[in-house]
Amino acid sequence: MTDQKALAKGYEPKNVEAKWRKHWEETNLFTPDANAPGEAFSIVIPPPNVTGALHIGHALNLTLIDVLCRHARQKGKNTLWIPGTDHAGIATQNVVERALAAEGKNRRELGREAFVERVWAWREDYGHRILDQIRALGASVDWTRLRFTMDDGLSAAVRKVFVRLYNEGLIYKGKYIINWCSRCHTALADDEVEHEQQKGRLWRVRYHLADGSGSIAVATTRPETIPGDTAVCVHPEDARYAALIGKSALVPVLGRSVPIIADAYVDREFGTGALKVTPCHDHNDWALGNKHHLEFIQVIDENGLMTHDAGPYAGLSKELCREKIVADIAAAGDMLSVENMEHAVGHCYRCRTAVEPHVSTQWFVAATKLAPAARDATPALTQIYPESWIKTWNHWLDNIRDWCISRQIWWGHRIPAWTCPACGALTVAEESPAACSSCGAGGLAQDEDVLDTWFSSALWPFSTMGWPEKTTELARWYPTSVLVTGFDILFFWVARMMMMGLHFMGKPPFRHVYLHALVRDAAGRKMSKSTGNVIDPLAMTEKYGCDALRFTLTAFAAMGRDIRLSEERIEGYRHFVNKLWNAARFAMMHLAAGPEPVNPRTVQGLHHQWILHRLEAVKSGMDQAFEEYRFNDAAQSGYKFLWNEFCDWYLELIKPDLQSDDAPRANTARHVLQLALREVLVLLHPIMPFVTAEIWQALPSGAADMADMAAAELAVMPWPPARPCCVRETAAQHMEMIQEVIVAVRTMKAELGINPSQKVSLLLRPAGAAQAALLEENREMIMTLARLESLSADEDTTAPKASASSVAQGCQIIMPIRGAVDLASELARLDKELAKMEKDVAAVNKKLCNESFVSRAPADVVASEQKRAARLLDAKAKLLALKERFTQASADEEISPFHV
RNA sequence: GGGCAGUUAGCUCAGUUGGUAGAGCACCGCCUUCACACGGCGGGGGUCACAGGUUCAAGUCCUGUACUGCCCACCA
Repeated sequence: MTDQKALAKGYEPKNVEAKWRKHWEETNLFTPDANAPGEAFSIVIPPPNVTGALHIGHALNLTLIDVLCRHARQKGKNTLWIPGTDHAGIATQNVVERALAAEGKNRRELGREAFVERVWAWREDYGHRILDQIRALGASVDWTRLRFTMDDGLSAAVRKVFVRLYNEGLIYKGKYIINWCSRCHTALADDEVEHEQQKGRLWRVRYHLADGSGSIAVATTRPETIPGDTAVCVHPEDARYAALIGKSALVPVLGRSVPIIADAYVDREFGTGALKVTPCHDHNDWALGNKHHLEFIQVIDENGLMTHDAGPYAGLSKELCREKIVADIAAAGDMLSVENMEHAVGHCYRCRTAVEPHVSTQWFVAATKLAPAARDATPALTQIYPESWIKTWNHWLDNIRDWCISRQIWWGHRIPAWTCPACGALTVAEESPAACSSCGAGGLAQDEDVLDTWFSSALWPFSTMGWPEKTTELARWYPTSVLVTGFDILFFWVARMMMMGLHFMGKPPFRHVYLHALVRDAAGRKMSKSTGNVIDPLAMTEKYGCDALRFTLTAFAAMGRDIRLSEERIEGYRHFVNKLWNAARFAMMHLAAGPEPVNPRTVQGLHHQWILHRLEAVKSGMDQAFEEYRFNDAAQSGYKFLWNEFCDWYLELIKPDLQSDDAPRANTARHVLQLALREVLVLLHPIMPFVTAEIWQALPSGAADMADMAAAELAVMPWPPARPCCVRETAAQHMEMIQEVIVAVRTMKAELGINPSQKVSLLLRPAGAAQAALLEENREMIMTLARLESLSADEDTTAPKASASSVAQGCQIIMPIRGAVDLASELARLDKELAKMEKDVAAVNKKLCNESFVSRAPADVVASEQKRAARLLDAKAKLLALKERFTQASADEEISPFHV
């Protein structure tokens, strides 16, 4: 650490950030000791794709988690944040396959083993990118506990879970209809299919009855599946077709005879009310086929080509088959109509290829059996924020279907199941078995498939902590405190972690789930490379500093709302970072020698009492906001305090103190300045770790009572304890009075075109002795901030005729204007002021004249309204009196202009 | 078809328990005041989407409508 004590004029984030990143990691500052005291606080990172690059969504996620972790440390919690990456099966395999394609190769040529090696090599080369980007954001993760979903330990956990679930009958293998991506050449889970409305056509086709007695019209959007038809289905109560039920129809072109069946599933309103049933190529037809014991004929293979069973169309692509069969049917005179229509088509979430329903043998997790426990755990054991997601959560769990977990790709955890070449029996085991568990034969062949990437992610909260070993991490930090992630992976990930965590650990994996928004562009569109509207977090960090980016994301993270981000926002908050920097710079000019301690309890001076009072409010407000995931509230109150109170008022107010020859007076100011600055740095540190750490380090060591604060570095400083003795409502009210007077003078000057730096005389006519004393005690503050030449506060003051005037809390504010000002503009100003009061008075009176308000509203509300009415009326009367006097003066034209 | 959000100042958004509508940016005016022009001071600007209802009192609670966005869903 450098030991420079002077701060540069403008904040230069680049070097500062690099320095602190390095320091935090080298000193293992965020590696917790399991034996350390304090409540456990833990978070597991939502592991980014190992081949991925950091996008703004990660930046938001990591920032919010970091805010929580840093705040938890401040609150004395034993805090663990586990970082790591996901092997991201299909996505990563696709990336490497693309690289191979660029070399003119494909994975089949390479062979499985070489291909997998190639992916590992790819990970070696590029896997650190995403980790460096996590570092760049200042994420306070424990790098000593870095994990990867395909680490040995995590892989062992995957096998253990698989075997146990299999033995419990919760994993099974079977032939079912699944979603098939012919480009990725693998099965997909239901939720890996994204449905999109697409233009298509609806063909009405005549199916002749087998007995030649007539025909039935059938509607379809997929004529290429006609060769796979094994029934025609109508609604049992559909009068049009009642006579046909039980008869047979002939499949067009092929002439195969299929039964006409009835099922209430059919929508009589749609199409012709008669549905062709193709059990192998449609999820619903699959269900119908099973229910009615229909024949299953597969006519499209896994490459999208027509099978042998497609008769004349065998060998054609499904697209070509569609063209031909439509033409053939038309030629036969059986095409009744064609119309355009929109319908939903499923697409692969990884490559956007249209997904084909496909019958094949796959592995499944019996999610239907695991889901109820996950449902019951919320909100009893795990609370979801924002709460509105609970309905969606429940609905999904209530309607869950078994989870297809086998993928026909090579990158991932290979399924720990072996088939016996001799007897065909299946052996499922954690380690490669030497012999068949059934007949004892050797030479077992392992299943070719790998597991869905989300299978290993589902174990993440406990596999990263060393499960199935009984580790200290698990004992100390499981369950995790909160899961912070985007709602887009609520089902993919959160729900499955919940099911696995409950099943294997007996406890839900997290106490809270905080779902944050999606980051969109300024126009509300999803950011994507193809739209070209991405905001690159690293470029933003580079340009405006990481703290500016982090503050922006935090300030916009209102619960349950998407974030519309634009570069201007980040630029705007860079100003805030710079403001803090400069406030500190100012403070440093006066703190070179540490001030002598002053007891905050007995500190004199309204401005000191006031800032300490405000500090208490902000401290507790931010603390609570952090605890309740109201990130935007925390950021906003920190922002307002620092800029609008600390900088705009307090720093200005203590300038005379700091320059005073009165040593104790100057010392008090320096002490309170240092105290407030130090505390505000702590408060803002979770959001802006770099700039605050840098300033903290540059500050001279504190006075005796702050020795503990000054000693350590900011990242491990505790959250400042509440200081109840500094809560002073009266001081706050008094300060408000002083501020009102100052603002009134500034406004008068501005509106009358008087240069703000021009010193004027001011006469105050206080509303009473107490007010007079208050103003007198604080005359220097008013003189300085209102830029006055002279000030008198006298209850018996009479206003000179040529005066601008105003009223604050019953105190008349009179500013002789000495003819230098256009009298008409002061009149106009007064009238505007009076009109505003008039409006307020009318509103309050309306309320107070309302009989039922007075009788029914709580007494304190009525009282405060009455007080307000009295205050307004008083102010209005006083202002009117001043105006009256002023009007006379204008009429007299007796004002002798005189100048300063 | 079902569900969930949203609709507040020109723009982007706050507005915890109902009790005098706020911020940032943008805009207008003034100011090179010894931390900051990435600044200071002051100012203009809103019938809180619409229609009902509850209440002494509604941006806030309830019902309905419209529009926008998202999620789920088996109209082939």
